[in-house]
Amino acid sequence: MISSISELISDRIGAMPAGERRAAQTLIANYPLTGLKTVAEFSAAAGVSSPTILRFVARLGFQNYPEFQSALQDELAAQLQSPASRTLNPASPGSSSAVSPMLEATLDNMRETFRHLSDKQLADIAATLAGRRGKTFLIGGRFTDPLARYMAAHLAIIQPDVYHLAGQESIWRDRLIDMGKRDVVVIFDIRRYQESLVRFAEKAHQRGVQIVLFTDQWLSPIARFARHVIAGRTAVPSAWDSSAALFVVAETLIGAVTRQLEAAGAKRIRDLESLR
Amino acid sequence: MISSISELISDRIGAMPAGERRAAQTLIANYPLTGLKTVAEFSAAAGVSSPTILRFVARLGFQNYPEFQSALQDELAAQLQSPASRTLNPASPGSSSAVSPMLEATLDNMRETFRHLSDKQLADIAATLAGRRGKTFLIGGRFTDPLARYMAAHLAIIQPDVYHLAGQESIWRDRLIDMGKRDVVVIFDIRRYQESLVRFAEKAHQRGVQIVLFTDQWLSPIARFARHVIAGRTAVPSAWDSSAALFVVAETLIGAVTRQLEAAGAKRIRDLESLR
DNA sequence: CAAAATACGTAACATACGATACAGCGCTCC
DNA sequence: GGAGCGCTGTATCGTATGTTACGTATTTTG
Repeated sequence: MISSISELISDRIGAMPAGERRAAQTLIANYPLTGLKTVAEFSAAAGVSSPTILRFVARLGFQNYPEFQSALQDELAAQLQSPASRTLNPASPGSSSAVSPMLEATLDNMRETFRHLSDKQLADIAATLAGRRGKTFLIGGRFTDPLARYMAAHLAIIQPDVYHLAGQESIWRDRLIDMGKRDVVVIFDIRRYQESLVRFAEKAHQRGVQIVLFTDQWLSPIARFARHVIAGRTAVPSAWDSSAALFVVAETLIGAVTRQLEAAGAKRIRDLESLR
Repeated sequence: MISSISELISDRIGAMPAGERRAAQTLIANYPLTGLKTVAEFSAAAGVSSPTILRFVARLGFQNYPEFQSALQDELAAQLQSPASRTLNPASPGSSSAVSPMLEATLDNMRETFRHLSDKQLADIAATLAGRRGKTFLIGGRFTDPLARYMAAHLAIIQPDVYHLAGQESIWRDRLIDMGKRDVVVIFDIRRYQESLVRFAEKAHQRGVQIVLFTDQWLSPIARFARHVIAGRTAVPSAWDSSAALFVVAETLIGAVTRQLEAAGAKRIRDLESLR
C-alpha cells in the first residue's frame, strides 16, 4: 500500500541506476521542495543532468514533469490543510477519546483560520461594519443562516438599521431596492454554494453595496463581488462540514465592532435597557 | 515587523485594487499552494487575468514571478523543516491586538467544556436524539436561538419530525399540546436566562417530554427539569458572552447522531437528493 | 577480453510560460 | 457633468522550460 510519493520513491530507489538514485536522495533530503523547482534547478541540486531527472520521474510512473509536480502539490495541500495529522506527536496528552478527533479538528480549524486572518483585516472589517453610513443586512445559506442570525442579533443591539434577511428568495431580493453605496451586506456561504445567494450578491454589488463574505477555504463564487472575504476552515471528521471556525470569527467581529462603537453603543444599550 | 509573505499580504491587502485583492484572498485562502502554481492557474483560480497576478506580486515588492515563487518556497522549506515553529502566533507578542486573547479564551472554553463532558454523556444524548420515538423540537433564547436553528437544520435532514420553534412565545407555547413522553425538546438558554423559556420547559417537563439543555456553566434554572444538561464555558474578553463552545458541542452531537443513524440516515439523504 | 546493452550527458527543438504594450472602462475629483 | 487618472483585460512577444534525439561513456555478459 503506497500512498505518498516519498514512499513510492523509497520503495523503488533500490532498483534505480546511480544518477537517478542521486536525484531520489536529493529529493528525499528536503522533500518535497526540490521537486517543485524547475528541472534545471533540480538537476543542479542533484548534480546530474536534466534528462536524468526526467527519466527519474518517468520511472516513478509519471507521464511528464508537470504531472509529477502536480502530484507533489496535491500531497502538500493535503498536508497543509490538516495540520493535525502532522502534529500527531506527543502533544496534548490525556484526552484521546471518541469525541477528541472532532474537537481536535475543530480547534485546528480555528487556529488555521485565524492564522490566515490578520488583526488588521479584522479591524478593517469591523470598521466597515461600525462605520457604515447606511444599513447593515445579513443573510446566510442553508446551514449558515443561523450564523447570520446570531451576528444580527448582536449587531442590532449596538447600532440601528441592522436587518437579517430571511424567508423566501423573492422577499430579500426585493429589498435590494433599498440598498446603496452606504450599505453593507454580510453574506455567509459555504459549499455547496447557493445559486440564489450568488445572484443576490451580484445584484447587490452592482448597486454599490459593500459585501463582507464568510465562506470556506475554497471560496464561494461570491468572493468575486466581495469587499472583504473571510475564509474559514470547515473540514472535520464528520458527515458534515463545520461552521465553528466561522462562528468564532463572527463572535470576534461582534466584539471588535462593539469596542469601536463603545461610546455610541453604550448609550444605546442603556436606552434599550430602559425600554424593558 | 513583517516576516512572512502572508503577513505582508494581509498588511497591504487594504490598499489594493479589487482585482489584486481577489488574487490576494485566493492565495491566502489556501496558502501558499496557489502561489506555487503557474500564473495562468493562479489567475484562473482567482478569476482574474494573468497581468493582474503579475501586478499583484509586483506590488508585494517582487521583481518577477519566479522570485515571488522562490520566496514562497523558502518560507515553506523553513516551515517544513521545523514543525515546532508551526505553533500559532509566536510572533505578535502582546500587541494590543485584542484578537488573540479572544481566540485563546475561546479555545480554552472549548477544552474546558469538553473536559467536563464525558464521551458517555455525549453518546447518551446522541442516543436520546437518535432513538426518540416521537418528535424533536428545538428552541433557544435571544442569542442562542440561531444555535437551535443550526442544529435543527442538520437533524431535520437525517430524521423526520424535527421542528424548530420560532416566533412569538404564544406560538410555541401552544405547540406544547402536541408533545408527550416520546418527544424530545432541545433548549438553549444562557444568561440572562429567559423567563419565557423556563415556563416553557416546566410545562414540557410536566407533560413528560425529555429535555436536553444547552446552558452556561452557571446553569439555567431549566436544568432542574432537564434530562441531560450540557454546560459550556462562555467567558471571553468581550462585552458579550461566547456561545462558541456550545456551538461546537452542538456540531459534535450532530455528528454523533448522524453516525448512529447512519443506515437510516443515508437512505433518507439519498431520497432528499432525488427530490431536488 | 570482446561485444552488447544500458546509462548518461550534450545539444537542438517546440511548447508554454511569464512579461509587456495598449486600449477600453469605470471611478473619482473638480 | 466633464476631464483626468487608475485599474483591468486582450493580444502579442521573447524566453525559459520541458522534452527528445543522438553520441559517448560505463557497465554487464558470454
